[in-house]
Amino acid sequence: MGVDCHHTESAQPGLEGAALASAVAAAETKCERTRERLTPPRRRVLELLLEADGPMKAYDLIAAYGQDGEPAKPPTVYRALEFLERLGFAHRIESLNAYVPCRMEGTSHRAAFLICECCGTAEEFEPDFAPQFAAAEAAGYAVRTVTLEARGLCPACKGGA
Amino acid sequence: MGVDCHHTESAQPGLEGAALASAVAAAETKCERTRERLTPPRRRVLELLLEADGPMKAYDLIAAYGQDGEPAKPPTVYRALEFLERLGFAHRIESLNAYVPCRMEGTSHRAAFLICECCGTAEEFEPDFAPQFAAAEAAGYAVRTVTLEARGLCPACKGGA
DNA sequence: AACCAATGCGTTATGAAATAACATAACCCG
DNA sequence: CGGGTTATGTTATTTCATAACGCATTGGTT
Repeated sequence: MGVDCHHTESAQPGLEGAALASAVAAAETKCERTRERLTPPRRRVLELLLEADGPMKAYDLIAAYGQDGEPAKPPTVYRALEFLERLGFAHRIESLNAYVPCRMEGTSHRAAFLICECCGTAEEFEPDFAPQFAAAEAAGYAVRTVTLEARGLCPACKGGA
Repeated sequence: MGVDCHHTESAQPGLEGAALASAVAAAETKCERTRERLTPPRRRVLELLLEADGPMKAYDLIAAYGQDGEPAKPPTVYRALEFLERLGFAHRIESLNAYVPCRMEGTSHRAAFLICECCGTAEEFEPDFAPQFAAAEAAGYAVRTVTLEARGLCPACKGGA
């Protein structure tokens, strides 16, 4: 992954069993409140994101989509991703062309990630863009969304090799 | 462009004539200092970025590459872009799949942009990530690069329609 | 000068990521 | 039930990016 240290895979454990079901249920509930529909493809893609150990590429999702091994058609997944992003259930990581489930509650139009170039994990954190944000608005900009992506090495990969 | 107001094109004027030559010369000088080589393809791509009125897509650069109208081969341009980014002469805007010349002096590993979803301009600004940066390092991360992309409407597009 | 390692380039081909366009189906609401 | 709206299925295509390989140029070394 750019810098090379050779960890097999990521440190970000995916959800399973009850935790997974509960996360999906929470999304369901939120949807109901806003009269949005968590349809089967949307639910399925959300599940895949939640189960994953790290950021998922769109074509990983496409390949993993069918429980029977049948891939999805690209638009199915891209449309679901668009929905999940719109509702704040998922984020796209631009510098990775990949997607993660949102791990911050009450998120809105901002997302920030610490991306490990060794193990590939992407940890979401609460940014506090207040200063930049204010500066932009002062300059006359109407900011709608902000994304921040910091790349480097996570504690585990920094320490080890 | 997502939000629709119908300005023909961007408000970010490209360089030409003496200003262009001088910007290229400055890059040349910087390269010499670090024993890097601003070879013809690299110089050409830098010129194209500097001349442009806004972010350039890779395939725009490919198409515009030859003075005679001959396009470049993709690797030519992608390799040049890699070089220009490495030296801080250009930035990739992830959320646009596009490239801009660096407009901040003495830049390093960080870049921040205000991207207008109407007219397509991308204004670089000085971020001051100190707080986020410090927080990340405190959490044990070794941050190498940071990019921030704020999307919204520029003053011109916000005001008009 | 002759050599050699390192870097960059040209070229062909292919891989990966995302969307256009259009037909069909399900949902909501009056 | 009728009719608008939203979502899906499907085919094809477009857009973005890199692999792989051989040749050329550079710059240092003997």
